[in-house]
Amino acid sequence: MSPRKSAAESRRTRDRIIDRSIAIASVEGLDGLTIGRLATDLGMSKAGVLGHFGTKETLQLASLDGASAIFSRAVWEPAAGTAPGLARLRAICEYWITYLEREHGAFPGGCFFTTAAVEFDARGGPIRDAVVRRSLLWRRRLANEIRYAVDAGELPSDTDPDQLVFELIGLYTGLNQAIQLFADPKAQERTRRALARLLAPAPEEAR
Amino acid sequence: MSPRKSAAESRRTRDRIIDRSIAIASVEGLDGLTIGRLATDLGMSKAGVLGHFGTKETLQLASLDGASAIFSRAVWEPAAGTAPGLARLRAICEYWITYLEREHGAFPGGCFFTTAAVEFDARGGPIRDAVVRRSLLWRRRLANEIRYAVDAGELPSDTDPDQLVFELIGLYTGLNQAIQLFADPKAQERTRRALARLLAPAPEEAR
DNA sequence: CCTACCGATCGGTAGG
DNA sequence: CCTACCGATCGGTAGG
Repeated sequence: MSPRKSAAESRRTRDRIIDRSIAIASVEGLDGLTIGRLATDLGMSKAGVLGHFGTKETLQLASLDGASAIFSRAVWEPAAGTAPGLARLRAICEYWITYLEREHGAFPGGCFFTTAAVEFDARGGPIRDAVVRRSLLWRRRLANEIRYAVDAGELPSDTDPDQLVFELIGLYTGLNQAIQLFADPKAQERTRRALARLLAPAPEEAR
Repeated sequence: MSPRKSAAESRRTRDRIIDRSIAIASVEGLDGLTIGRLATDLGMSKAGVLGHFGTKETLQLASLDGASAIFSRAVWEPAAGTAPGLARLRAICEYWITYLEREHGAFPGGCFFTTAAVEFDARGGPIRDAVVRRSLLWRRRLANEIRYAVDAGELPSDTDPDQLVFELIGLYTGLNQAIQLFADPKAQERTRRALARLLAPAPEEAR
C-alpha cells in the first residue's frame, strides 16, 4: 500500500484502459468509442476509467499516442537496423505490409490511423490536429529515407520524394481497404508488385 | 390536397432529408449521423424525419444509394460518351479527380464511400454489405474498361486488370486523404502524374 | 407531418 | 477506484 506501488498499479490500469480503447476504436472509430463500453469490457466503473484521463478527448488523444507507438514498434524500429537508403526503405515497406495483416493483431479493425484520418479529416479540433501531426511526421521520415536513396544513387536521380510518398500512402491505404473490406488474399502480393515498380533501383550506369 | 400532390410533396421531403443526410454523413460518418441533428437542420420533428424511413438504418442505406447516384452522375455518366477503352478510362479518371475536389460540393466531408468503407470495414451488418456491393460493382466496371483497352491493344498485353484496379483505388483513396486531411494543392497534379505511368499506352509495335 | 413521450445511454461530476 | 447521480441526447413509438 506504499505510494510507489499504488502509482505503478495505477500506471498499469491506465495502460490496460488504453490498450482496450485502441482495440475498440480501431473497429468503432475514436468517436464510436464510449466510456461505458470501455468500463464494461474492463470490469470497471465509468468514473474509474474517466478518472485516469479527465475527459473523453484526453483518452482519445492518449489512444492515438498508444497506437502511434504500436506502429513505430511494428514498422520503424525493426527497419532501423537495416542500412539506410533503398534497403531500409524496402524493409519499412515490408514491415508495413506485415503490420496491416489481419493476423498481426495490432488493431482488430485495421490500421488505426487510416480510420482516425478518415473519421476526422472533415472536422476541426485537437484530435484532427494530432492525426495530421502524426501523418506529417511519418511522411517526412519516409521522404527522408527516399532522399537518402536518391543521393546514394539507388533510386533514379529524377525521383520526386514527395510524389513517391504520395503514391506509397495511397498504396497502403488501398492495401488496408483490400484486407479489411474484401479480405483479399492477393492484396499483399499486389502491394509487393506495385512496390517493385515504385522502388525500382536506378540503372547502374548513366546513359 | 389530392393524394397525387401529397405523394409528390412527400417525395420531395424525402429527397431533402436524404440530401441533408448525405451532407452530414460525409463529415460525421453514417453512424455520427443522428435523427435529431437532421430534424433540426431541416426544421422538422424527429418523428417527421423518421416517418419516411422507419428506422435509422433504412435512412443510412437510402443515403448510401443517394450518394451512389451522385458518384455515378459525376464520374460514370460524363465518361459514357467517350469511346470505350483507354480514352474512356482516362475520362473516368479525370472526372474522378474533379469529383473529389473540395469545390465540387458533392460531399462537404470528402468522398462518401471512402468514409463509409473505412467506418464499416471492421463491422458486420447490412450497411457494410451495401458498401461492399457498391465497391465491387465499381471495381468490376473499372476492370471491364481496362480489359477492353488491353484487348484493343491500347494497354500492354501483359496488363493485369485487377492489379491496375487495385492500384487505382489506392491512388484515389490517397488523393481523397491529401485533399481532406492536408488540403494539398498539388494532390491533383500528383494523381495525374501517377496516372500517366499507370495508364501508359502500349508501344505501337511489338518488339 | 406534429406533440408528447418511452427506456437506454451518453459524457461527466460529487463525494467518499 | 467506487456508488450515486446529473442533464442531454439517443433511436424509436403512440396517437392524432
